[in-house]
Amino acid sequence: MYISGQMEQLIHFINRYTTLDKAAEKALGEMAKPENLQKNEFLLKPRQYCNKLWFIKSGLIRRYHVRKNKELTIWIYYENQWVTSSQSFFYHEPASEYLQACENSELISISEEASQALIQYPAIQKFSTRHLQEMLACTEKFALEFNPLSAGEKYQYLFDHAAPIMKRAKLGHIASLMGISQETLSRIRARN
Amino acid sequence: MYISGQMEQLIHFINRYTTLDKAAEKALGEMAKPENLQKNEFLLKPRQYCNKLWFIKSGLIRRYHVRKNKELTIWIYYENQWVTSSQSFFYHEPASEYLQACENSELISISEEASQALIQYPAIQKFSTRHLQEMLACTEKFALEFNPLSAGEKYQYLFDHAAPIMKRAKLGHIASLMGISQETLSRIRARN
DNA sequence: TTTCTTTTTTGATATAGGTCAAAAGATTTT
DNA sequence: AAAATCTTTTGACCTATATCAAAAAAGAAA
Repeated sequence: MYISGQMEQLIHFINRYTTLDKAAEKALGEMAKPENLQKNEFLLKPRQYCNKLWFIKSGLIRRYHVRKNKELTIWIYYENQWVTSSQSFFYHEPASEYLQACENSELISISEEASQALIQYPAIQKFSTRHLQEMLACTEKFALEFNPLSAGEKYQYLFDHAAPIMKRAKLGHIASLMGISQETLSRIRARN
Repeated sequence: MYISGQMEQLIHFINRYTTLDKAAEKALGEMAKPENLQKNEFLLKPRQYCNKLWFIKSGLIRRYHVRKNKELTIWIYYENQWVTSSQSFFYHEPASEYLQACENSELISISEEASQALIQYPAIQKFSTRHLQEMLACTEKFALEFNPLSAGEKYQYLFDHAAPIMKRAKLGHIASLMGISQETLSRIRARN
């Protein structure tokens, strides 16, 4: 079926948390929209309202802030991850970050209204809560484990836990995600 | 009313997110249990299953891991905050962290079963989702803003955003929360 | 109070990683 | 293919913070 082909990957993702009934699956197929992005295009800029969530079918999306003329990368999201500006999406405030494609990317977007409607389906409600819990636990775990590491250990950690970033993102972006300078990252690569 | 007196502070906290109806309030009063802790007592140790959430009425609870014989403090929670081991509570896995009282503390505990039951009340469901969203957004924001700072700036940041910790926790605990050595923290204090 | 234990401060020294500058290498545009 | 731009590497030097060790101060126990 046409729509189902577009949504297959997303439905598969959700089914790892809970089983979607046919009604929920149909609603999802109707409310979620494919969205394609060229390399370097922006999904979001500061001061805009982020009223969507995106599921990444393929590609790489970098989420970053600018402070004192420095880019601080929060995360680089890749296939089968969700991306949004949590603060803007949940609180209906203007965003303070950028979302930019590092590669041509295929996304599926879910608008604020769609998410409100979809959450009426108990299976989707359940998925949503579980996923939020997972995000919180992972964010805490990452912050705890990653920050105390030395630059070299951080490099290894990201290879072990987020290989697509290390293989496909560019050096400067990875360095800013790691919280170190480009030069230091380049030296780590040279000696490994 | 007796129970309501115990729960007043918690109900007030929840009402900042959504309005609790009488039925939900009553259920909460029945299912939530007061729990008092002496200074230095443990609420949780690694390998235990954390099957409760706690709301802090008063006191200070430190959440920390031990890695390579070093204590890494995740956070020090104080009055009107919730504390648990997210990973253990949400996933029913053994915890990997400690929860320890830094002061005599008055808590309200909500068991796993109680939380399942309470979430059937739409107002509480709504609160729970909003609170999870807030936790996620705050955890991300904190990690982003805090980590790139110098030791001196971190000190100021925590004073601005979490004064009770800085005023009441001990130096070593604050230093490990900041990810710096005790000596450095002591020197920062000396020069301020 | 005196003693014992824990916590904080101070000093001396070492080092990981930052910054600045320039060269080398890739990639894109003309 | 040449020119222009962007990205990564390399070198020299510097600084913030770690570590180790010991003294001082504060708090708890006798």
